[in-house]
Amino acid sequence: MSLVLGDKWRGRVSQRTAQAVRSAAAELGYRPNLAARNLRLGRTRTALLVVPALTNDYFARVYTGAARVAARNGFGVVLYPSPEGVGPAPDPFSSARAALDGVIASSMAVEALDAISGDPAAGTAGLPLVMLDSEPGAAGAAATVNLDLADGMRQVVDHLVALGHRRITHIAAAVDSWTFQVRRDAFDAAVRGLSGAVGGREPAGLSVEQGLQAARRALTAPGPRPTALVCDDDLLAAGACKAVRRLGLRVPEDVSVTGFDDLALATAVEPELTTVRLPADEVGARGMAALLAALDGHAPEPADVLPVHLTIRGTTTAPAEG
Amino acid sequence: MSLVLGDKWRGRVSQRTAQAVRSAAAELGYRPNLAARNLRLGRTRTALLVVPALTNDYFARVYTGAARVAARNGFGVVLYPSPEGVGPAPDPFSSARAALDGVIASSMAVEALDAISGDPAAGTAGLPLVMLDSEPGAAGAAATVNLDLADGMRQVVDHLVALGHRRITHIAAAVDSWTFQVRRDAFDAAVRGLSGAVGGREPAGLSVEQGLQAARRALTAPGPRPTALVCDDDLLAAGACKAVRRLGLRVPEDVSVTGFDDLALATAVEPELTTVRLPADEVGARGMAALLAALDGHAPEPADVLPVHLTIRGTTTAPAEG
DNA sequence: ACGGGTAAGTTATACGTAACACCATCGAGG
DNA sequence: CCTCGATGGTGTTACGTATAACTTACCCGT
Repeated sequence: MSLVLGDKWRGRVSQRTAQAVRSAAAELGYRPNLAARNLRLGRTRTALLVVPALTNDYFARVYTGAARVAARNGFGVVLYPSPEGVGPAPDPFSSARAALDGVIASSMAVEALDAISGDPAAGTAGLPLVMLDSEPGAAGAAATVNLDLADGMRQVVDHLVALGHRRITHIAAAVDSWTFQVRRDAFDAAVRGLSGAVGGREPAGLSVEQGLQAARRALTAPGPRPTALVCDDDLLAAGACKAVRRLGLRVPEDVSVTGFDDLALATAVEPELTTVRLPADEVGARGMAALLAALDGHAPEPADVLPVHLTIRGTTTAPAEG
Repeated sequence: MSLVLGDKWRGRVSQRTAQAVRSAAAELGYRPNLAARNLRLGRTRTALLVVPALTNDYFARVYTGAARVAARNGFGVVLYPSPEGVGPAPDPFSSARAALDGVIASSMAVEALDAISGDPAAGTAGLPLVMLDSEPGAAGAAATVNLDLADGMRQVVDHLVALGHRRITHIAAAVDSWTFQVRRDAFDAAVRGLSGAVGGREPAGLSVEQGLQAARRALTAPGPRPTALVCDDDLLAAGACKAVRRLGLRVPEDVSVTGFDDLALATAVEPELTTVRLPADEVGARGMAALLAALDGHAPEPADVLPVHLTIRGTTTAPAEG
């Protein structure tokens, strides 16, 4: 309607008419039909965010950041997958109810992304794609947004080494995602360069319970006990702390523990977790910004890397003598 | 297209033609245009979920449950508000990008709901509305889905009283939401009926830090010290545990602590929290089911109340003598 | 005074789908 | 043999918006 025109075409409609239309619209409770508008314009101002699970606070924060800048630009965000999992939806058109203008995907949900890319009903084919936490130069991605996890891991190891730790074990998430591969490589590199340092690794899932079990294995393995456990995320770290105590040891006096993420959990446990704070909402925000730029035709910088900071709290200290 | 017709009008199109259309569609990569379909049908198979913040695990789980049954029925779920907060969106049409078929709202986000109801651009006026965690019979709601929080609180107090506690303080969320009012009333009722029991109350926000401060106030107030702290959610409980220890006391030997929700956090802290498990995903799922029923014309049962269960873990024990 | 140019207003069309009405064909029964 | 019914296929229309194209009115300059 001319109301919309009135917003931009100041020269096409008189002030008086615009005012009249406005008041009439208000009176009748007129509301534009989104479906019709989308059909006419051929775009929906809606982006799809592909993440593994919102119940992981990290991804909830990614969503929050993405939704914030989306809203600021008149965009909406819908989520995939439905927590059903990745399987085909019962109704072939249900995978993404809204037509989409673009896609933002976390590398931790690549299976989901593959699923919807392969699903002709999902309608993501040929859409601008921004990858989060993903190898720069990923195929098909217009841009990537990353965290400098290698630097984060380096900060962690440097911190522990500076405290005097030498026997350090990496409680590694056994998840086939680039972000964890980076942690593994960075840990190895940091430990390799140090004289007298011993780095071990214990694979685990991504939960408190898995962290507990992996840490128990690491601490009860034959040979000298590690004095520090570097965990791939805060859930694992919380589990590791529990394992330490169940073995009758103390955190951090006997074993130091570090995490990644800085979830709410990190300050809820005691002692509070020393962890690498990941600006998750910033990842989401940058991802959405990059997508918007791509949609506007501006080429976004193809690879954005965000700095991370080690937050030193209560779970790290110098190792006991011996 | 006839493909779609073929799905339901078996008598209208021959097997041969249906097959031909199908293969042609597959070959050309045909995908129906959602916007056009929505326009034609006048519905979008999309529901709006109004919650305060996804970074609270409770609401992430509500979303998960709602999205699960939505997906199963070919529906989508979009979230409001954008984390901007509740203020008017820069673009008057951006509040909800998708046209909506219905709304599910948590009573903890009533301000947001008021905002979008009052916002003519949001387009929720006259839409079927399901309220979660809300007073049964709420105005304008086709149905409500609730947790039996009164019973949960009763279970908590009964558990503590059975252990021998008499001086029990309620660390209450000072949030103007029905769900917390219920907890307050139930706590008062449970304590009132007991001879010799003393119930106090200390208001707090909804964070670990606020729980810590409220618990510190409760424990350092003049008069006999409470032996148990009943917290309105797990974040407050985690904070309360920290307060107890900072005062040189032990959990649970000196002070027992309970929470509500059973977040991931509950089993990450030590000792693990005794808490009332709230089936958040079930709340979301029932809410969506009720909305779907309302959209189908079936009147859903107006008020659904889900049972809750006290999960006894490590933060409660009998009080020390004295 | 007349024409050209600009500002304002009006009309027409297309977007892609679903539903309905209409048409063609064929078989069976009167 | 003709008609009626059933079955399969085709054509048309409307959903509500945005915009281009067209029309009208007015002002000003020559």
